[in-house]
Amino acid sequence: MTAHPGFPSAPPLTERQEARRRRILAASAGLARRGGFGAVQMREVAESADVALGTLYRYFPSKVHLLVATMHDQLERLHETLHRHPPKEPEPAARVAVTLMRAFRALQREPNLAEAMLRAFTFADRSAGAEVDAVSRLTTEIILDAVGARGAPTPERLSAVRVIAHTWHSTLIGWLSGRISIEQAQEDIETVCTLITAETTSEVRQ
Amino acid sequence: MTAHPGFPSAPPLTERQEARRRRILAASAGLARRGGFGAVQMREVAESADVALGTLYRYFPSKVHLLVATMHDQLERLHETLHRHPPKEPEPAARVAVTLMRAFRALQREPNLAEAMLRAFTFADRSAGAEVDAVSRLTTEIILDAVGARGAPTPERLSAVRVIAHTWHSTLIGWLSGRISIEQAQEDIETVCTLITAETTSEVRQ
DNA sequence: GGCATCCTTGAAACTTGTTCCAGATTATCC
DNA sequence: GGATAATCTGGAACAAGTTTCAAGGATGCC
Repeated sequence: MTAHPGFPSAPPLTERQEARRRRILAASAGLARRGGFGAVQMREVAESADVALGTLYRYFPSKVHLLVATMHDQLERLHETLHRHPPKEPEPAARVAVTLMRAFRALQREPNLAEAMLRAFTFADRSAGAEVDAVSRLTTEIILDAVGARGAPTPERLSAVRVIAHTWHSTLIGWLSGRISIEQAQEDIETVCTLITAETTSEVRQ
Repeated sequence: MTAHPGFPSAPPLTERQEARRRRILAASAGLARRGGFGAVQMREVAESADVALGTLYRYFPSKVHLLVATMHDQLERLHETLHRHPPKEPEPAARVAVTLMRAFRALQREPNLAEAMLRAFTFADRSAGAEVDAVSRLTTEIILDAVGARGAPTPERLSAVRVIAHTWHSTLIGWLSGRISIEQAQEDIETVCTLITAETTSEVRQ
């Protein structure tokens, strides 16, 4: 119905609106850093961003939308950092594993923020589909950058990348909720990254 | 603090309490089948199970606890069914893939129930750790049964099984929220199942 | 049976996400 | 610069998860 500002295909967004959106995302990330998912309370976000509650909801129609957008924002920063310092391992699988572990460590430094973003991401339903897709695409892109292949990836490779992304999210969640150790997480990420080398899907089919 | 009835290490549970617990789980599954996560409202569960709200909370300290317990309950049924009709493929990886796709189809028949259980499972935080662990163990057991190896599994194999479980959950969620197609889900599950055959983790390490 | 303890009930209260609205502010177009 | 539409504000209201509590029931122990 409403053309919420804040995502593709929306009308241009004036400067003040752009600034508001920034303030909101900053407030969201700030509160998340302090106390995780639970601490990101919509009233607090609004107050902290110096915006009325109704306005907050016009920009981000739910808490999940807000946190997924926050995740997208943070991932973009990560993506840039990775561009500036790409992994140097010779094997593609190793580059992916190293990239993901580097991201993992970055999130370890702000576990509350990570928890808030990931809980929202995995909890999101259809209504946040567009935002979730944007995050998925960005994640895929980051992994494909690490693989470093030249042309368009094969369907097998895309499937492998999806599985890797799933695993990354799951291990992160598992670690954040204390269910698996960092060693286990690292092991699982390395395990799943071998799919990049292998990619022998078809023999199992049917 | 309180020894909530309903999970291991709790005092025996009288017959009427056992019956209450059953009624609650049945009410939860019933409401979930109708309308998914959102339709499982605690007041409705209580009324439908003919139990006071306070009692419901004594048995299951939150909606997430309740739905994860419901998931455990349903998985136990699946496990039994699989025991009665085990997969017959010659390759272990194929047996795992077939088992998971069979489970997938079972859940397809009750997408709302699946959505409710899985959203709760992935949304769960530390406080529901015990319940989540129970579900994870059961899932691992189901996959290991499908692999069908005799002795204790190697750490590599356990890691592969964890990754497979992660992928299964993620694809399920992705399918439920319309983000990936059934074909994609099947493809990803087959992709990840090749890890059972491969298991060449170590070369990527560091 | 009587007593102590724990469990269940019913109902109200509290919390936080979400919606709604009337009036003030800002942006756009002439 | 003024008319018009879109946006923003402050605040009330609603919804559903969760907590709390007093009073009534069940259980187990003597």
